[in-house]
Amino acid sequence: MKSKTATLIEVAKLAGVSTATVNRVLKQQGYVSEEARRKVEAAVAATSYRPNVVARGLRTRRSSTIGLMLTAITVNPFFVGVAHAVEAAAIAAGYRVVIFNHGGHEDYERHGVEAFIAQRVDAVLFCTAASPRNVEILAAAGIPAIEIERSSTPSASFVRVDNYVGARAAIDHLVGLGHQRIAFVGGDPGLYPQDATRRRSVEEDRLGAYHDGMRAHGLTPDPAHIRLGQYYDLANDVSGREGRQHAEALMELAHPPTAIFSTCDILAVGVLQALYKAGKRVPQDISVAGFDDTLAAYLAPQLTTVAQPVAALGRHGFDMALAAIESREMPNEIVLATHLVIRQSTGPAAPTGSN
Amino acid sequence: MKSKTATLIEVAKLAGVSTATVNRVLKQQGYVSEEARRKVEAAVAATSYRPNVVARGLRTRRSSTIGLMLTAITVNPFFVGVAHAVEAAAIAAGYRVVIFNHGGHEDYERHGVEAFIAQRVDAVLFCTAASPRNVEILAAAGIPAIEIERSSTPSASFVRVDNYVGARAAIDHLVGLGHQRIAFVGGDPGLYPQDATRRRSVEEDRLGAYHDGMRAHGLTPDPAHIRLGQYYDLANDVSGREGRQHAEALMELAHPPTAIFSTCDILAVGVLQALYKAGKRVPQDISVAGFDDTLAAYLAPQLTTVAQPVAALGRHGFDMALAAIESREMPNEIVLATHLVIRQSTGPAAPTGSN
DNA sequence: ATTAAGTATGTCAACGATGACATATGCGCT
DNA sequence: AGCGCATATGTCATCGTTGACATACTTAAT
Repeated sequence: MKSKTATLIEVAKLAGVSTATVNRVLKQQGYVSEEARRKVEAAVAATSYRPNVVARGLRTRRSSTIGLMLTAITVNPFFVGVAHAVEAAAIAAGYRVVIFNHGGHEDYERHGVEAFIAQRVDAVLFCTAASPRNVEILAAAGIPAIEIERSSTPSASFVRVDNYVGARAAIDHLVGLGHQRIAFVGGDPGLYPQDATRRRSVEEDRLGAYHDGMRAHGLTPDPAHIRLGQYYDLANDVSGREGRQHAEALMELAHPPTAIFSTCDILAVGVLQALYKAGKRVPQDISVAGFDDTLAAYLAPQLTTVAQPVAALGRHGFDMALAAIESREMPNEIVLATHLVIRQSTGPAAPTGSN
Repeated sequence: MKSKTATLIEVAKLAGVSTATVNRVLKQQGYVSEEARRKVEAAVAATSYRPNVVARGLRTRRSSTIGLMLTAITVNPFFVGVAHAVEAAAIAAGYRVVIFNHGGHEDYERHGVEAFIAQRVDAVLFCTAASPRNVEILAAAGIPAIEIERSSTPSASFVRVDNYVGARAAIDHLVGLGHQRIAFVGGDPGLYPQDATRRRSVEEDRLGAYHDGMRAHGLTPDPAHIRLGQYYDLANDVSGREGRQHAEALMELAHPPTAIFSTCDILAVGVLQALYKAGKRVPQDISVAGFDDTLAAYLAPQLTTVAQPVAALGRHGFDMALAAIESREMPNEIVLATHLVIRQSTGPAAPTGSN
């Protein structure tokens, strides 16, 4: 049953030329007479020849394949957007993409890295943050690694967003609407220790922007309004539980916030759910802003959020991989701009004394 | 720089044996003395040898890779869930997964199929509905194709959910809550013409279940309550626009429904948004049920929905692919059960005359 | 007429793993 | 001693493509 595709040799035989000539026609390089070209093209069509990229990969030591290591594609649509962009860029460049989800387990990530090496992928993209050890292993095998969004390995190339400026825009927006008691719901910077000498973490930047933004407007954050958690649990699909808990706690305060900035849409989802359950109207009673622009447009009310340019993150990630493969010059780090998308979840602060 | 991984020959040389012996140790087949085994294992460890699956693939004509053709992974989380499950099953079986999104363009799907063939993938999984022509092309190349969720090619193996029973459960649930004016928001069966002689379409089944369910309870649907659209636009991320439009139209009726069943969570998202904007409380004023259980848990209120067993769909899809690769006996079609997940968006019908 | 450059085509050894086949040794049994 | 079988190991062609190299014929320039 397994009817195989024709090989170069068969095409050559049919065309009455050598495999070298067929190769020259296919690769459009070297000298080929018009007649030979016609005969080869006819033979290729007649046999519906398709190059065997496996054989080519063996010979050229280039698989034209990149590995895409994902944290957990089902947990956050952010990963999906990046994955899709990476794939689109790769396909356009004639590359294939092999995916692997490690679900937050380093040993499983290791397993994927081993598989990537066995497969001789030309480069590996991590979204997000690779384990430094695994980057080392890849390097030892001569395979470049690129990190997207988060970095834990200073030696790897890195594409990210300007988290500080992005978060700052959200704070400025809320302050501009008259909010003074603004809560911060995010991840704990301490949870993601990084090489502080070189790259700041996502959490540091977003929390820093909150503090700086408040101060810049002469506001002093209420310590009880700063809620740092573990973001979300990669192993379990918790569906906004963490955000719900934060929002519930905030609502029980004697002086609850009039606005909540959460550093990721998934957290904001939980916040909205808790507010809905508590009977609070958004944005009339309280404003909510997020970060990422992943689920934001799917919520009711649609969420004001800091949009990450997911497509650009993926594209630049792939571009960096390609540059590394071709040993071209390239920046060690690319920082992209975010933009604030104002939707329905933020509005003017209620007149003082409303609660 | 490109430091290459050791080859079998180098391992053999280091261990002082032939490549055949190394191969026997690695494959755990044939006769190998304890001493030889030890030497080989030491050499493998010393060189951190990793088999080159490209070379292996060339020799064995098995790439241990499957192609996963997706419609548009960013449009519906359903695809993400299936993709993840396929990937997990594949990894566990020692396979790799190459992904390709065609975005609803048949010619682009063709391009992906050609790439899959060039790469000599062992099988292709379509999620969802392959173009029959492309399945033919794969078949001509000796590559089995499996379809997940929707089928447009009777000759391909098929894994799906029991859409009829699933939709019926939702209707029964709403009727059980006292609803009599139940709207149906879904896709138009006419948009997805299928081989009616063999496989019913998703739309036919869900709409049929609605009609049958209503009739079974002695209810007659108001024709104005049946809204058939094009589901959603694959090319553009419309974020629930279609669902919003349907819900807005329903709210303007003289006799609006007290419950809305939408045949997909993405549509339900739009419905919830429109109701939120119109100031309707869910489920106090109106109940909403969806289908898929993709975004459902992330919404406020959390959505009652018919859950598709995404993980099982992916797993069975891969299992069928594996069976096809190994030419094992296998069913031509697998139908999985759904289950109704009751959350916050459905509640008792308001007392008659409430609107 | 000789040379050099340009045009056109063919040969063949890699790439690394696999496994059919050949070979060789030891053991038990007749 | 001779046979058969289990054990143990090595040789090498093969998978399909690539590209370095060799070959040969034209044409133009010297």
